[in-house]
Amino acid sequence: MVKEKQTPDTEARILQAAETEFLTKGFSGARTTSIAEAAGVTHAMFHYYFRTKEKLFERIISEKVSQMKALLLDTVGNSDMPLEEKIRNVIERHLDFVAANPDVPRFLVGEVFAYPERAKIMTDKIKIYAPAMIAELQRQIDEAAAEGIFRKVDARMLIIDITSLNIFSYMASPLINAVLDNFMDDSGSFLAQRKKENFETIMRKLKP
Amino acid sequence: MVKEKQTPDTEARILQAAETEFLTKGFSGARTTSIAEAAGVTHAMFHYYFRTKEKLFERIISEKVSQMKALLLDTVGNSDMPLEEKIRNVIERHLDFVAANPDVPRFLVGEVFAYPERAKIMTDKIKIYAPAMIAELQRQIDEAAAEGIFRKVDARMLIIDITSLNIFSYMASPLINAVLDNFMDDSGSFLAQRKKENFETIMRKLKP
DNA sequence: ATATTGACTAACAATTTTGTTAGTGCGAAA
DNA sequence: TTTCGCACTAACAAAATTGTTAGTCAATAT
Repeated sequence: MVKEKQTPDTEARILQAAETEFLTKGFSGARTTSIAEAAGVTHAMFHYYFRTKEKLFERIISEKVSQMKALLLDTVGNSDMPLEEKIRNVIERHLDFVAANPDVPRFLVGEVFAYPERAKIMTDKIKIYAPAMIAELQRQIDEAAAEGIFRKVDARMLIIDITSLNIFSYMASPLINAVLDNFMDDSGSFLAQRKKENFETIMRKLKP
Repeated sequence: MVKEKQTPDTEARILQAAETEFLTKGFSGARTTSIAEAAGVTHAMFHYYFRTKEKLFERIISEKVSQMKALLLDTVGNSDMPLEEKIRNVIERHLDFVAANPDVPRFLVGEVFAYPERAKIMTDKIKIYAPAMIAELQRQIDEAAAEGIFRKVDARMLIIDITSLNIFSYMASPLINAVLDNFMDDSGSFLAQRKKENFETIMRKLKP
């Protein structure tokens, strides 16, 4: 006989519902009652499993920050590739993630502004790895520039360009779609198109 | 004798405080009591002048949408310029606005996601003018392409590129500064630098 | 058989937050 | 001088929201 799990993963269902609620509405907009309702459990279950709204929120936000960090580490951080391939790889992987999780960047950005106290929770994790990665990227650019393959550009500006081009349209998709008459949703593969264009845009910026 | 105004513009002070509160915390994070406190008036005054939180919020959000619309109309909409000058003008004016009002885009984006019902309030105003402006921009691009000056690119992708490059860094400045070690705040004139680079990036994309 | 443990419920408590209302004081109009 | 309207206050009311607690029930261990 199969060992029946007495709890049909109530905890996981609450967690899932909470993630959706927090990501779309932010901490202040999220309601613990809505979360419980969406998970199909009593409101008290929320507190039984996660004590407070704050605790669950912190768990979720730090999970999301870790995701972002991991993404950075195994794209920008992985430096065994020639620069051009590395950039293509970063752009494609980053865009895949953003397209699949469009609310993560908006959520993080929104919460840092609303509660600067919490900013540290997020930024501390990143600050440890960022400087070395940036320095390494700059070194690769300078090296390519010495060979005359690329122009000598500021690695930090380059990072801002790439993230801007990748993230913004997904972050603001409802507004973009309103202005551009559902361009993102209608166009067969906006994602594929963006991968191609963003890589091209960045390469044109880098080539002498 | 000077006619003393018995109310030292209480109404304006509340409005000002509310704008700050709504822009940084969003609708759900804003507290009418904090607004009153920040304005230095009784909590009841809030309701005396503006009835409900919802009403004041709608007033503010529609004011912000109008600002964005006006900005679009007199940059992109103004077509008496050669395309290259027009693009430089759009980028510079747009960047000036975003740098001076970094929370407006984040606010609008955040609220559309959190309350899709409200999306219409924002998008309706824009939808009226957008299609014609996009068509006109595409026409100008095609014209330049026919002369061999530019490449034939999709006007909508171009618009996404420009807004992304202009808005994102300001929208996410706390995170960018954390990752890039206060790059935006420290660098003498990040704004001027961005104006130059974004224009260049876009032109390199457009040139054959 | 009894005790124990963990998931769960229902009801309640506390606090926060929005909104209301009755009434005060003052200047201007009648 | 009386009346009227307006800005304003203090106290209260109502609802929403988070959090707690005592106790039920069923499976497992002793």
